[in-house]
Amino acid sequence: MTTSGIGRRRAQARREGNPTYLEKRRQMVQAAAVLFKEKGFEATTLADIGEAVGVDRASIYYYVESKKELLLEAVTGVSSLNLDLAKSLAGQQHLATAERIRMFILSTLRTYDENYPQVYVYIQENMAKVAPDDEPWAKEMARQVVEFESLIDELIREAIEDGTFRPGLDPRLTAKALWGMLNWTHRWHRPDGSTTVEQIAENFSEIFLAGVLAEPQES
Amino acid sequence: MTTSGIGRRRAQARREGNPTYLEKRRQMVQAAAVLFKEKGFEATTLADIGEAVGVDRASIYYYVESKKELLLEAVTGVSSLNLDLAKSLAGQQHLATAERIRMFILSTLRTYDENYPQVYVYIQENMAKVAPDDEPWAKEMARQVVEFESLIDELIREAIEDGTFRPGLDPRLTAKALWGMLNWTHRWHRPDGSTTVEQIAENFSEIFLAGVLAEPQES
DNA sequence: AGCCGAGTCAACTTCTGTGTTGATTTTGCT
DNA sequence: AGCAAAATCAACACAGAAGTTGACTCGGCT
Repeated sequence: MTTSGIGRRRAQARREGNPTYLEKRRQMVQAAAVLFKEKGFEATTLADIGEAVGVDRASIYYYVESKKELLLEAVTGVSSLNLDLAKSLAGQQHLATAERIRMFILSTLRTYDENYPQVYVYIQENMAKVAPDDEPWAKEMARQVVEFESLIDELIREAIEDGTFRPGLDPRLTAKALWGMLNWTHRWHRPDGSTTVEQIAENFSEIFLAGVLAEPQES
Repeated sequence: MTTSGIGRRRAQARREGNPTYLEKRRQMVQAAAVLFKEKGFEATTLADIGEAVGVDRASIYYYVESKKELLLEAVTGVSSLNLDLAKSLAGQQHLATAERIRMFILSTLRTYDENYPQVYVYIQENMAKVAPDDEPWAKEMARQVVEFESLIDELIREAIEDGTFRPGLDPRLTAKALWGMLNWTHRWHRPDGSTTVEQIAENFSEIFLAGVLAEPQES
């Protein structure tokens, strides 16, 4: 909304797209993401972010328009990552369902790991809370989440219908169970920790698949 | 810290313990809990709470000392609920492990349901984030969480060692998987919804137990 | 040396939310 | 009705954080 001053200069810098400018901007978004993950969005101040990246709080506005933009920038693309995953999975009709689930678990966790801490910020901050619903990007995100969840539901529903999974399972609850296992990792998993995503994926797949398959499978 | 004014009157009212006073106070804590659950602690203002309960923001201070007290009041006892559950379970050595797990899942979800939304506030707000660690209640809570988690770990470890569960499972990850399924309910479960906790518990038990037991069990 | 422009920052303004005060209203009791 | 205690609220003080401004620095270029 500003017609002069920092807003103008920011707009110009962004237009030019100077690499060092973009790099510094990226750094800020990254630092912000780390702090958002640690302290939460509301509790993180621009002063914190400035300090983390070693510039005055005011300089941040040369790179971004607002605190919210930092959050958006950090989580943008995150939900589409998930969605793309699910979509590509839905395409692999030739694979056995069990194999598809296994792949889904592994690649989801890989995505979480590789996009740390942004993904976890996304999970942690209920994005619906931050945005007043009506903003376009908020709608888009909500849409993606819905689409994503229905893809997973669908996958599980199919598995039950075609006899791969035991009958009697509630597809929705089964999806929630899996989703809970995966998303709860945001509370304890650190990429630099001693447990690798591959180990986690292996264990979770073991448990979940043995838990839902029609006939028992030995590891 | 205030030596006169509202603080004094609050202290006195609390000392007397008039039932209507306590009731109104309880209402405020409840309303606050609902809002904390919906919007998050930081994002909720005292004005919101006042409005929800139909009094001026300032009146709240006749009942509580601070916003934080509302949070504490809401979640106090929550972690000990969990802990008691786990402890009583640890005592039931005569029950088969599978049965104990099933009971654990059901009673945990019942606890969550009956203490809605407080429990979910507790889960959602990483309590460690809200408190600066050094406050005594924060320490106590942290201690309880640690104790609780180690009890569950222990239960699962035993089950693997005594052959009830499949070998090869990582006890820690198995516990996290279960914990994730249960705690993630905070994102989608509402006590007044169409799904009952009994249904959820039944499905989750099915999945988890079939997933970990040494020999397959048919429902 | 002097200029130019990208980037920085001290010093605001503005806003929002917490907590306080003392007067005022409401309630319950005689 | 009249009074005292209980409860409420308008108004204010204060703090902290977002966002803005315009002057300044500093490296590269002529």
